[in-house]
Amino acid sequence: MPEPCVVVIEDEPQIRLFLRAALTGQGYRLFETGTGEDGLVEVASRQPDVVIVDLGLPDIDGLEVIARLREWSTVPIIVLSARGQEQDKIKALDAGADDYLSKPFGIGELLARMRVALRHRAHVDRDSAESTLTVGDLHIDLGRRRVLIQGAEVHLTPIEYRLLATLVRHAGKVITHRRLLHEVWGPNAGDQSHYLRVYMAHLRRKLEKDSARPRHLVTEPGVGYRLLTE
Amino acid sequence: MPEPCVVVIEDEPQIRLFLRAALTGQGYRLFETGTGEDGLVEVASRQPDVVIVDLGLPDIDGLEVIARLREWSTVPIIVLSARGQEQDKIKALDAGADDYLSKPFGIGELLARMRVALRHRAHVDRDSAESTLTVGDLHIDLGRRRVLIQGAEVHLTPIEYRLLATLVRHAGKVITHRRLLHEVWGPNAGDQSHYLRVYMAHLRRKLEKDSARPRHLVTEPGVGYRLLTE
DNA sequence: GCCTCATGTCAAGAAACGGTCAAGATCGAG
DNA sequence: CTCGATCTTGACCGTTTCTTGACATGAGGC
Repeated sequence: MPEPCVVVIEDEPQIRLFLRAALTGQGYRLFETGTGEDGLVEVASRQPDVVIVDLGLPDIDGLEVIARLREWSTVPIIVLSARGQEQDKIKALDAGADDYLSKPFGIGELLARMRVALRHRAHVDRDSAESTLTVGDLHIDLGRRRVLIQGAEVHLTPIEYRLLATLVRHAGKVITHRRLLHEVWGPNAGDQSHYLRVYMAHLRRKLEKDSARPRHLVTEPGVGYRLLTE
Repeated sequence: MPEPCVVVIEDEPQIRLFLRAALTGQGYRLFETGTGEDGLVEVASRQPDVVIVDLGLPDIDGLEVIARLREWSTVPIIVLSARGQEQDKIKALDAGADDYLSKPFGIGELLARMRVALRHRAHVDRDSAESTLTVGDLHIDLGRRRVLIQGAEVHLTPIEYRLLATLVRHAGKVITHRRLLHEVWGPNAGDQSHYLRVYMAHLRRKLEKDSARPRHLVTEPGVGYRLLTE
């Protein structure tokens, strides 16, 4: 995940300063607003990975900010509040917040709870995201562990698949014999590059029309192999 | 969601009493254990909707309980702890916990945070898996815990059902032997892939017309099994 | 042309893997 | 306690997959 994005809705300048220092230091992309109304707009336009909101805002009640966010967004919401009463926490959490920290809080704890929130989001995303590659008539779906050639499923043995998957993960780039052996046969494979020749032959027989003139799995003599991406 | 199920891993009798009163009063189905090892087994067998774990257990460190749960389960974990140091919180959250309450805590807050956890789970479940799946003549209703083949109900034993349910939850994708064993037999199953063979045979006999040529439950040699969705 | 090195092809034995059956062991209900 | 259902475990067998060796091919240097 490149640079998770955070919207902070907080009016106290001191806390904003504090958050800005901590969060940018951790590599977060940070957007700040001082009012609830602005905050709602900011979340809508930035589509952040997590929202931090103070309950004591000058314009709208923090609880209402949460409720209005929840009408259309499932972004994780972490509440900061000067009030530590149990009733306040319950109301905020039931309004749709995911976590609640009473001031004063440690920055380490906030960061840890943000990591929890990001983990949740990542989890939801992972299932929907698919890592798949299509090159000409060859289609590889790493998520489902399937390989299609001209729409027909090809059965690969575990080693064949691991070899192909390694090439796919570095598609377009050369991978050395050494590296392939290491990733497919494990660290004790040494320099048995014989294995590679045998299995590249297997893959070509299954995936290439003319295995003497490979269009996908090409040899880089003396170096390694490469999966062409065009 | 009918009667959410909670596993409590806690050794202090006083707190157990407290939790029991509060949670059963709210309509939770409650299972308690006093040690980490028992807790892991209990979570595996009960498949709860949320887990509450105390960090100060007599046998294993609470952090390790969390880490070992996270090897195979994504169930929400709420940590209770007598220690309120920031470092403790950070470690537990980074180990995979979803929330952290320092004792003494209010029961209302705990209940609110449990509602948050259940909300998350409902969300993830809804996204990743329909509660009912129909493929050809096979119909599976996870909500009602019923399996129909050509409209006729099939009786499955608990393990058979859990195995099928795990495959359904990841329908279309390959699930490794290791993962299936973890999710069905619990964390101590090791690599007894023998179990899998026996039970896949049972399922096929009940669900496939020709168990030698399965149309739903297919083997991915050397890797795992897959429930076909087409 | 001929030699050599890196690579590709083929096939056979060995090893691992998965499917099946059935005999104990265990558990829970009556 | 007894019975039946369910789970665990062991043995067996056929098949797939991996490893290994022998040999073929082909490009580049002499």
